[in-house]
Amino acid sequence: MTLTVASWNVNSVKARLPNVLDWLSEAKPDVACLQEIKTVDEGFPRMEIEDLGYNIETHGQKSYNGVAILSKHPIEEVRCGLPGDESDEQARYIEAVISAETGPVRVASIYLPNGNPAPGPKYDYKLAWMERLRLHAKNLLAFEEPLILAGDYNCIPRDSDCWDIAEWESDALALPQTRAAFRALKWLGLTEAFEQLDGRGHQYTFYDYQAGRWNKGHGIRIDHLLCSPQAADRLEAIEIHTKTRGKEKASDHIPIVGSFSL
DNA sequence: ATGTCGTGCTGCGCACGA
Repeated sequence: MTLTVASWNVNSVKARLPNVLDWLSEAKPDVACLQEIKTVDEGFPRMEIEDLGYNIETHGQKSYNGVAILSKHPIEEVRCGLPGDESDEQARYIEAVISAETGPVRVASIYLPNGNPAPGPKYDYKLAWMERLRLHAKNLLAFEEPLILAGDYNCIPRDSDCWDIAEWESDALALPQTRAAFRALKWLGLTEAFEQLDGRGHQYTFYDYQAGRWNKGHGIRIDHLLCSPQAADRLEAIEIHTKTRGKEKASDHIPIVGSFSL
């Protein structure tokens, strides 16, 4: 059996609804982790997406942030919010266990803080959030089960993951501390799916709306799937659905889809 | 390029976040 797990920052699920429905209908991912839904739970276009055969769990918020997990298989054990800071009110993390036909797969939809401007309080929040994610991922890895942490990590892992590092080297998405925190996460034993199976430079998942970045090919790779050993062993393909970025009313992010023999 | 989007109210143009 193949289980496909996708991550897509939709930049408002309501503004993006036709694009989201088109993509779900064509790509038919078994599991889709969405970020920046930009709506409270009650505002999520539930019926339209359920009609395509998806179960839905959301962790929404007014105006900003908000994450969701869509699944063609039953969803269990839902957790909303990243542990480690009771005062954090930003909706950036939802996790659930998917009852796939061959067994349970734990999946998280992650919207990691942008962190700009850096340095500053927003960057401090980003780094603290990444450390909380590391501690939580460490606990999840102890289950020794298939685990996929999918999301917008707001991290450019390598210089070759952007069109011109000179434009990004002092940005919160590429600063050494950001990359170090991302590596620390991987050092727990998580495999980054694209790096493992493809690894080419200049394969982008985000093109800013501004300055004609899409038309110029000026993108960055910041959306990632991090896999536990039990998921990485079953990873068979990774695809970036670049075509979605060229459509009318496109999100600035592009879906990334992993295929697992699970 | 001060370049574009999406949200929500200080609201029909602006501030903010990205």
